[in-house]
Amino acid sequence: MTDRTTLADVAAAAGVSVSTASLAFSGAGPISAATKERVLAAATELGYAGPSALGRSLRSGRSGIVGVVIGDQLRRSFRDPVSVQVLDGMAGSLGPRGLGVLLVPATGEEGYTDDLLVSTAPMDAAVLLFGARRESPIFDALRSRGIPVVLGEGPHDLGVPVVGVADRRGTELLAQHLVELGHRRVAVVTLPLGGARRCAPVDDRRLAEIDCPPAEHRLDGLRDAGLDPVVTVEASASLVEAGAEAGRLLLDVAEPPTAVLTHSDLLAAGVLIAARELGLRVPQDVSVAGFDGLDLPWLAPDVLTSVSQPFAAKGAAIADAVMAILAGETPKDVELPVELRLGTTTAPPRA
Amino acid sequence: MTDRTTLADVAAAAGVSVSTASLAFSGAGPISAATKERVLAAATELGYAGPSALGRSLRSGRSGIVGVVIGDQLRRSFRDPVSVQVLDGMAGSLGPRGLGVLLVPATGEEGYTDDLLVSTAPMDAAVLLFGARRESPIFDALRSRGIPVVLGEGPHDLGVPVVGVADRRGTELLAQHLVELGHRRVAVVTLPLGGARRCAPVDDRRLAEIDCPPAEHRLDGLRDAGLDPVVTVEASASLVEAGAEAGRLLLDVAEPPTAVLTHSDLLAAGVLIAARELGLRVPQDVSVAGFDGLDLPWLAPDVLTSVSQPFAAKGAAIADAVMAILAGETPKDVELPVELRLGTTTAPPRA
DNA sequence: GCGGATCCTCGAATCGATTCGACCAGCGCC
DNA sequence: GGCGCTGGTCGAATCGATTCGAGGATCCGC
Repeated sequence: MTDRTTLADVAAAAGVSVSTASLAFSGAGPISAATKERVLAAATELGYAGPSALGRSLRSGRSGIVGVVIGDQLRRSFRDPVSVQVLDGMAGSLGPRGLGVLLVPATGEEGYTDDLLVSTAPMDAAVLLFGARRESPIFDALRSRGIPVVLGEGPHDLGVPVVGVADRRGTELLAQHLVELGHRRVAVVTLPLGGARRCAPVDDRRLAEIDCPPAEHRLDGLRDAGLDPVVTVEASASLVEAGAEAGRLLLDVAEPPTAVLTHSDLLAAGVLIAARELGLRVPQDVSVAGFDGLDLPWLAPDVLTSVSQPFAAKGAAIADAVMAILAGETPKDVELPVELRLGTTTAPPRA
Repeated sequence: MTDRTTLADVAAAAGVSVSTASLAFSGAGPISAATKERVLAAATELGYAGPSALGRSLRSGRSGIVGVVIGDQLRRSFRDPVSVQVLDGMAGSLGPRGLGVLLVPATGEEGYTDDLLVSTAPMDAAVLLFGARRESPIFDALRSRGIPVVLGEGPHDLGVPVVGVADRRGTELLAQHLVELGHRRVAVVTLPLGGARRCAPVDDRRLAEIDCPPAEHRLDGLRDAGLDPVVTVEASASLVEAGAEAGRLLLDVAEPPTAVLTHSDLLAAGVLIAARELGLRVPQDVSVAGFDGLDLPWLAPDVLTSVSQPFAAKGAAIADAVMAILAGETPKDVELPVELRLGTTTAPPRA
């Protein structure tokens, strides 16, 4: 192909000035129908596919691109349907408004040297989906570039809008449900609490250094329901394997809990598997509950008792926040409602 | 914040010309260490975070962005770990080379009106991941914009590079394995074959109109192994639910096949579930095999017999093809090797 | 001490489009 | 018939950076 045809070519072909040709496409100005048609015809003739995004961007200072930064933990969470569905919701909501979602891989927190894309990719705004830690070089890099940031879950004290769900209330509902069923010895499996990843019981010191808002709020919710877990285990990731590992830790003991409340459906599925391995029946021997409301057909015929959060709506809310920021507003933090969804994995404790 | 500081500001502050300042950043020209340092110092002083991507793009004509078009079927396949992992591989491979991956949602084939992003988003190249149909308005739109395209799976006769895996050989290996075990009555569950989605037996007419290269090649592989399926069912999507639906169709009959060979692990998982529902033991009563080599921990203790394809490598190969195209070369089609992975879900037929 | 080579630095053009102000003609109104 | 308005076009500046050729200073060798 020769050089791309430009607006100037079209204008020349149509016998009008470049500015007039521009008007014909943008429609942002007075232009006679006849002229417009002539320009458009010339464009078709020349195979001109509309104004180049680049030129437009430069002029407007906007690239029409929203970056989603994928850090190490997020790359991991690419395996988590939750992030993927939220991402899908974002893309679906941003797309029709002319904004594209750019995947920006970033090195982990540790080995951070200099992420090419974080520091060079064109972005009007950036979204950190989950796993936004308080002190992140990524955050700094974005800040220094003057790129506004929106958080999908994260700390509320960073001065950037946060979109989250009613973690606390949701867990409270779940805990209440278990209490009403008669459970007293309840174990908890949490999301990674921040810092080094591990699968281990959580002690008070660890509790004090939590740097993962959702996990924190979900733990608070338990207390709201007056539930004091007999043991709390931190999972190394929100994955089935990690749940199974935590499950073994919890259930392979002399006096296992009568119910396990987990911070995600994937973790719950893992616990379910661990229980099965250990010959425990669910829910007769042990009840299991999750969080997220994922559709897990492979658990059939079981259906997880869980708290469902609106993925698509979350993506849309993040998109709204981004739009608001770009419009110069200062969007408020959003907390989306959740819903208790009873399944077949919870029942009254045995005897 | 005031106006973004520009290279001109930095140059002024450092007391040099804009061009010299540019040199200090790009390093593409002779510049004295002293000057360079002065410019960089001024930049730090002013909080200038490097040359704006926009200006650079305009000049170079490159945006540094690779679009991944997500059509209807692809949006669906966001639920499929295969696509997600390939996407992850792409992003990981493109990122360090300074290219970002832009998610470009597109309307389905049918209701195609005018996808804002497909026609306006800046892209140096576009990737259609799976589900590239022969006649797609998306394809045309891209072509008319002069954007080179790379296919992740797809027809080889479109004049664009295709990256795929050894579907045919892989299926042949799998079929051989089943034959060697003694299976003669083997059923097949295929990927959606193109056109309207349905869950139904496939007849010759349907076979003739397949518009889904991977499915086609995988069917060819069967024949290579001398295996003639007793019945072939087309799934409505590569999802567990769809597999279960197809599984019921196949297994809930008087004389069920002794083995079911599916076109994806998710489908195989669905068949497994259907078998379980029907009281059939796997692999004693029926063998089940998949394709993809997904890690499905929730199938534990079962491990699917499958053909594993290299997801990350596939993403990387697509990235390579994109780089090659951008370098002005004409990359060859790539066929990545696959590997037979024996699990616990296949065994000799009963009696 | 002077010519020539080297090394830096600078000015200006360029990429593709938007946009503001100027300009012109035609028209209505008094 | 003149004045003022307005709809439609056009010129030129602008966005932020890159790049090439020109020019100036320095330094070397003779």
